[in-house]
Amino acid sequence: MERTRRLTAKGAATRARIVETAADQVLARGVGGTSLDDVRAATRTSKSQLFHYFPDGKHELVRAIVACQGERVLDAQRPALDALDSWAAWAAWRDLVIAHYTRVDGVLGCPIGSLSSEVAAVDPVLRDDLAAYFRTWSELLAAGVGRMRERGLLDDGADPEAFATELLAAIQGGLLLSQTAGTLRPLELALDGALAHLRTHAVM
Amino acid sequence: MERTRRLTAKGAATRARIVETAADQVLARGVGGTSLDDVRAATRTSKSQLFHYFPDGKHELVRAIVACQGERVLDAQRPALDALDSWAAWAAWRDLVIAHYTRVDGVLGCPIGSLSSEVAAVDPVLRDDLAAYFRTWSELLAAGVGRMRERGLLDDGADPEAFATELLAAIQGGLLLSQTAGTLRPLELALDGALAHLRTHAVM
DNA sequence: CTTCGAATGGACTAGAAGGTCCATTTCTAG
DNA sequence: CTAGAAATGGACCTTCTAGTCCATTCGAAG
Repeated sequence: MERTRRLTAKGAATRARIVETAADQVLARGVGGTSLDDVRAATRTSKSQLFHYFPDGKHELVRAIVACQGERVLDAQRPALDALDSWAAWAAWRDLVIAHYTRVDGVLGCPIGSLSSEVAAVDPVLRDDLAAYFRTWSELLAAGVGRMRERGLLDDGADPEAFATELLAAIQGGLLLSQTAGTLRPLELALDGALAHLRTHAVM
Repeated sequence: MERTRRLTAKGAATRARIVETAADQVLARGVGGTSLDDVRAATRTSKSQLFHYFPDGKHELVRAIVACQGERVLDAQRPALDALDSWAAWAAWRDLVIAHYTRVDGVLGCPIGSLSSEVAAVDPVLRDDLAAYFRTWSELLAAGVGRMRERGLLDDGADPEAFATELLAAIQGGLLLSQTAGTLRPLELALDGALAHLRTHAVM
């Protein structure tokens, strides 16, 4: 199938505007709470444009949103996430994560975590897309743990894969509790707890 | 307002059947993925019955489902959760939690966790209901940590509230990752990680 | 300048979903 | 036994929503 339709600069800009605006709406109100008419209104586009850029309709748009949010989440941590090789770097990453979720006035969940829990049970394709982002994220954390071991800052008991999962789960679970409780405290407690656990493997 | 309508035994049974069946459907397909017609079909009831027992419509039904799932989740752990006063008890609780999510063939999220992430951002009333269940759950865990300290099994560095949040977040985050990945492994890693952290505060 | 495909506007459709209404049956209390 | 309330059945209405279609405008290349 002809996947790459020719897009002019204007067209690409419109497509990007749709995805990014829709991503924000979905983050705030969920996939089910966001209709194509909502997207159309917020992006000042017409119905035909939505289907022009996303021929498979809402499903394809949501898939693009997943990709957008996946990139956003990783990009937001990118500098710090790639350089986890000292305790100071872990502390910086921790602060970056907390700060990232503080910036918005209303407390909300993780862009891809919320998407995942709403969509994973229903749509296998999107579930796989989301699983891939989680895997990337987890691998970056595991690489950080691995670097700490290589440098002799962590003992051999610190399994990279296990700690990566523990840290990622702490963020996701912490954000879920934070979203429900209306305060960032749970996220802070959960993430700091997981990091404290990591620190118990520190080599003095 | 006349909140307590008189329900006959038959009526109460029908109402319970609706709530419990609908709770299962919502768990499998989400709130947005479950229509009143789906519920009607699965419970062999009529539209008028749904609105007879839940005058405020879907919103009221979902609220009843939240209560149902909240009870279910706590009940599933109840014996072990109330008796967290030894390391063996923690291990038993851990196994109970894992076993509880193993029983179903398809891997799914936490009944109230999934509900929360779908509904918390949109409906303040339901969000508060869910927050209350999380709080109860967290308090039971904190009480367990407290008992361990009283018995001299944990040192004073083990903050009950912080560990309760860390454990709960590990379960919620672990389940989210498990649901997405299609295996229980993330839940096991996250929960075991949090428990390992707790054990670093053990008094020998 | 013309031409053709991309970009856009917007009316329209089919169906799903929540919710209303009323008739009928069943149960319970006196 | 009977009156009134509860329980039930199901048609019907309204609104929302994904998706279709065609006409029009815009823009780049020859």
